[in-house]
Amino acid sequence: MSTLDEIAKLSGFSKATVSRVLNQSPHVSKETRAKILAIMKETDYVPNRNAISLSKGQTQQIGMITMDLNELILSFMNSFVEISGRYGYQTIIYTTGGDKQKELQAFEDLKMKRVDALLILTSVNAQNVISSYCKYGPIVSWQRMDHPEIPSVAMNQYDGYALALEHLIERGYKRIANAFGRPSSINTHSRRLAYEQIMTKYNLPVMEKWYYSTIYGIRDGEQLVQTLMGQPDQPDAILCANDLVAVGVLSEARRQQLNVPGDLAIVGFDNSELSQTLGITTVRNPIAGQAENAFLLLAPALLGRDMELQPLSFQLIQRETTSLPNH
Amino acid sequence: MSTLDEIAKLSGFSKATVSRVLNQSPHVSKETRAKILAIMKETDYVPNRNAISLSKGQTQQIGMITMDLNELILSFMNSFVEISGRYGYQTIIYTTGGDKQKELQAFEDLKMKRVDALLILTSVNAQNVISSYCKYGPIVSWQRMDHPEIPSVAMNQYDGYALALEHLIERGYKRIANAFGRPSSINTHSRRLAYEQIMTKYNLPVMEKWYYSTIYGIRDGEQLVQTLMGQPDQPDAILCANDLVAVGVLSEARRQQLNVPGDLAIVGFDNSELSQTLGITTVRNPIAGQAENAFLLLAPALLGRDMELQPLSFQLIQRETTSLPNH
DNA sequence: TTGAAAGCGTTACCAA
DNA sequence: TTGGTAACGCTTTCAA
Repeated sequence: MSTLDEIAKLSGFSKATVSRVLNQSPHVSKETRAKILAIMKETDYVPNRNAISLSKGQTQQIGMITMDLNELILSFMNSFVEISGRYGYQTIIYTTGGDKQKELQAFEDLKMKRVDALLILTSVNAQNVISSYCKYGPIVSWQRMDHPEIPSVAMNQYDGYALALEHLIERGYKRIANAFGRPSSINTHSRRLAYEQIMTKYNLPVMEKWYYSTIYGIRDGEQLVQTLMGQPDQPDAILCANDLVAVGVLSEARRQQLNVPGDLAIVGFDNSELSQTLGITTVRNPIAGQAENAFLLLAPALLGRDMELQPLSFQLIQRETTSLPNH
Repeated sequence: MSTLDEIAKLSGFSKATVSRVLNQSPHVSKETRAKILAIMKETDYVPNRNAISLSKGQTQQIGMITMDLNELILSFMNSFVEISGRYGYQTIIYTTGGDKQKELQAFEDLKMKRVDALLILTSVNAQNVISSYCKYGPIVSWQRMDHPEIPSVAMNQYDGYALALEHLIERGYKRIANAFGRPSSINTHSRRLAYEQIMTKYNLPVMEKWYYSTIYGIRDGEQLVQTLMGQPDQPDAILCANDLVAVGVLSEARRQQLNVPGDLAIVGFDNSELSQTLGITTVRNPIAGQAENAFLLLAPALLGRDMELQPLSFQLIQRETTSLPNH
């Protein structure tokens, strides 16, 4: 394991010059550079990252915090990793499993300078706890945060939900049920608002009895259909919190001999791979764009230059679980 | 940002003593320790990881290398992260997307001492390239490697496949088709061997025409059923490369009005969540155990002490896609 | 139990 | 264009 010091001695130049070669400084003569580079090759020299990090005061690492890893989070991460890499940053994942203490570890790592910045995908600690770490480095969030120092790249779910509703209404569905996720979340609130406003706009009844919440996965979707079947009055469309729920709704609807999309239309959310495989109409959530924006928000603090965020929007992906217009 | 040096000055003790407090050395008097600890609290002191890493020559970070992230890999990683954490190691993921150069970055990071050890989940570089990095730190692999210096925690697929075959045969299925994955892989080879030996053992015909390979996902599974339906002679069971394939086979079989498990039995592999949801008989692959063993193999080099590996075995999970004995 | 001082391997400032 | 040298913040002998 050769060090910079050894290279300096072997080449006859100073450590400073060797360092310049390493950092592609223009103030090194061609011959000197060539000579030093040659010796580096020979001795199989590689700079020690820890020394660099200590000296520079930064590690070129960004931490990503999440409770768990699912398809959605993964695609966000993948995009984020990609763009970070382009700017010389590595990423490290903190999976917290929803444990506050474990999550705090990530923030402590920011303080300890193990990472230069933090990306919050999902977090469980109180906002004021988290924001007390802002002084140690830039933090950006996917999940919406109510703190001015922590910008969020979350999209307003209102728009996506409205898109889905208009799609259904246009196709003649009037009795639309909602499968919401976390009842207290801002997303659910936005979606609910969209439902109420859009339905009103088209003079359709706002059916509060068809607000279901805490519907998260396949099982919940299946159960929802069973619940609905047991009732006298039935919806002709179900708008789901995510694609997984839609998968559950679809499979249970088929089991119950319902004709999809004739008797029942189903719309998912996120445009996951599964929705594509099973032909479920869904709303495309521009995850990759949000991930890129997340990095761009970090850029001023990390790279010292502002970068313009790209505008993003939802998009409706029509598949087989909703009919043609005016069915 | 206070430093160890400042704590030393404020407390009136030397840096060495402060360092001892940090590292819970027994050679510090109670009062001294208390005094120093108090000052650390006051000044909101946190040690700088880079300085520690540089000084100690190790980072307490382990890199995990993979081409992509799927459910199986994730559960392996989750377990690995968990056990590593217990011993004070953090993990960092290198997603290579199958790019050799990107993968090499991870190995370079071992050389640069950004990580203390490496876990290979899947890799694309040549074995001799990889093994040239062994001298820079311990490397362990999930994927089977043909290099003595890189131990692998992969299990012999022969045993799992044999388990599935005996299960089918015991239930009266005799015409068993195989949906293999990568034709050249060691796993496929082991599975094929199991098929030939077990079938022979029970005096059943080894049907080479029912060897299908490059069957990886849902789509492939669906297509396989279509292919089989178009042929005069049909199997009464399909043993799948993984659960995803089994999902495809199951859904297409239903679409074709086949009675599962009456007309056709289906067995998956890995015991993924989806197989549970859809009630597919499968072989449980002890992923968590393999992940733990992976860390335990690293332990001698990292912790300086040998740890005993735990013995692992496959297990058959009977669900609704195979019938009761002697159907 | 404590301290002094020499590392660890770079970077970066100031001179030359 | 180059060199000398003080950081960077901690650990680890060796003495006391």
